Amino acid sequence: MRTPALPDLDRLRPAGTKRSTKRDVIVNAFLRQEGHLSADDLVDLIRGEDQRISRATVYRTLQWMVEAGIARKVDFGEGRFRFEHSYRHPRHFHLICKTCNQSYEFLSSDIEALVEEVAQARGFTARQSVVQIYGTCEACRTGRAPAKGGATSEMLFARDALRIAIATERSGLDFYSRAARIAKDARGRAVFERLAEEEQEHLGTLETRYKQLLKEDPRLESQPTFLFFKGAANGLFAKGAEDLRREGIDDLEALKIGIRCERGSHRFFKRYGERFEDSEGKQIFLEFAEEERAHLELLIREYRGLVKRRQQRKAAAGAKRARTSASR
Amino acid sequence: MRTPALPDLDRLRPAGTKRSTKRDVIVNAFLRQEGHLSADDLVDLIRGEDQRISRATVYRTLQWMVEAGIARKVDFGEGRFRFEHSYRHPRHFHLICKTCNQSYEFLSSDIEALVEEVAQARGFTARQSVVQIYGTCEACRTGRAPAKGGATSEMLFARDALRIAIATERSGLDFYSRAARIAKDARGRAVFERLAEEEQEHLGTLETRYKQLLKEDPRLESQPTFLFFKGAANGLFAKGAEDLRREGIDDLEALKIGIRCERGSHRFFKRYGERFEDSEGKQIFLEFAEEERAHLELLIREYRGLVKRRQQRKAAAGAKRARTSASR
DNA sequence: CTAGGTGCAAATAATTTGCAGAGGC
DNA sequence: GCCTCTGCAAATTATTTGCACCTAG
Repeated sequence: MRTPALPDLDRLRPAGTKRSTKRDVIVNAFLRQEGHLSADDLVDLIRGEDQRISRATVYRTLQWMVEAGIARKVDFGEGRFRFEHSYRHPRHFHLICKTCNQSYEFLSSDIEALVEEVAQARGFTARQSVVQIYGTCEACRTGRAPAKGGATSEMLFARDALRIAIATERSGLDFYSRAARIAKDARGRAVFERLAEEEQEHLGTLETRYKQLLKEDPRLESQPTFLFFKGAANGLFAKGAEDLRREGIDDLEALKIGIRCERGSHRFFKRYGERFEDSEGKQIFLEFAEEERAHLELLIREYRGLVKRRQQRKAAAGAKRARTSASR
Repeated sequence: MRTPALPDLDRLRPAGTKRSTKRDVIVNAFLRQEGHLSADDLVDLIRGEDQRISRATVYRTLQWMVEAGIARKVDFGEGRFRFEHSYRHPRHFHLICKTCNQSYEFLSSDIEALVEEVAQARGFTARQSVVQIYGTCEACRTGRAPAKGGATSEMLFARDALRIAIATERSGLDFYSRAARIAKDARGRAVFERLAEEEQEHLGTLETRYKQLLKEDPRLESQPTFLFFKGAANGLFAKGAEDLRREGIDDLEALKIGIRCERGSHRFFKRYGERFEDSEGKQIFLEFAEEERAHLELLIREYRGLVKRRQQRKAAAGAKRARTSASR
């Protein structure tokens, strides 16, 4: 099992601050812990290591960590703040159990999109949003043991990013294979075939990566969804592949549908990749966005070429007709 | 302009508590104010009326109001709590401006639905959810005067509930008129015509009510959306009316589509009506749900009747055939 | 007359700050 | 040596509580 990447503290240190042993002790104790610590929890932890560190220093260090981007201050309405990791840990929302006071993390692109829409409709520039669901967690309700957390949100995010990418890749493969089958123009068919091949290959890479991730932490597979995103449940090309099933789709239309799909997909992955804090899931999204961009360009080039060739053929036919009628 | 309905304090008073002049002063001062007051804001307000009321009493009364359902405690992450009206004031989410510290209210059925889905997927029993969008409001960003709030959330909620109901009614009218036009069976046609008439009539009632609401407070019309709900933008029957445009829809199928629409619509209005705290918008939703339920029952009765009549006709035809072949 | 309600002052709880001394660069 | 970090104790802020007294039912 992988050790989570630790931040390079020297690099992150805010300008004009210097190293200190005590601070290191506090930061390390914080990073070693998971979940959401209150200042007091942290003081208790520290007390086990160094009796001589004062409460004030813990508060000051907490503030320092927030500035340095190592920690985020969160408010669960308890009348005091808690702190969570923020280094390579995507922003997320919370489920908060009022019974055991545990909190669980999730992310929803769908909710984020709606929140953005509301903000826009109200002329509001959103900088940050908080979504908290208060209630009772499964463990508390059923009395069974808590479902063994274990995996970090960062890993779950990577897992879900990969799952979404794989679903998209699969639907893309389906789309391009079908398009190649129905294409009449030889060049167009070649493009679709090439893209299908690429999707196939990339799908392999993604699946290997997914298996690798699971090997690093086998608990990942059974853990519940972290990133909720309806749009990609069946892959972003699913709608396009569906459209191809209609009667009488010609090459130009197939290209158009492909362009629409790649554009939507590129936009989605880029946008979400950029949104998240530095993390493996973010990387996956951005790489994927890049891939989609390349495909998009290829399709557009091919589309333009096809339109041009059709025009030339038409012009040639016109010229021929003119010659024929002249010679008559 | 209407004075907002004041709670009947005697009725709301929690069991085993008695009337008190001081408490009345505090509660009235709170109710007279709009927006989100901190305990301190309220103390300042009170000081203008009665110097002799202590801070502790204000805190105690605030607690009392929360228990009595007159106020809700909200946390905007400022390190202290604020209080908002809750009597006849629907639960909602917040946009919070970090520049002017003002907060704006909104509600989104869409977000609520997604939140519920997430909770369910995680085996979590949600009791309450918080959605807060932090950022900069339009007034602060553009430097222009704040867009003159004025109308209360309760009124905006009623406005939006009416708008959704009207859109649904309109699409319902469209649906039933079209269904009546294409119906072959005379009885079926009569049912559709009757429903179309009812929709027409009810639409009139709703529109009158809407105009009345605007007359009570003309600012309402220009105010931004409070309740966001995508599904109903074009009315809940829009999809059904669309389906009727397909070729070869017979009466039975039209009835089925109608049943699907009324059921969806009834479920929506009931569900959301029940969710909101007592308020005019809630009333509108619940009345509407009732209406839809009646229609639904009528359609189901008619559907069963039609199926039965067809069976009888088939049986009669079979018997006739049998007689014919026997006599041969 | 008795269970609340109220004022006042003191208690709590989380967090911040002033200041003098310690320590990194 | 300078500037930052640290401990300690005191201050601040929001909220609660103990207690003696007051007042509605």
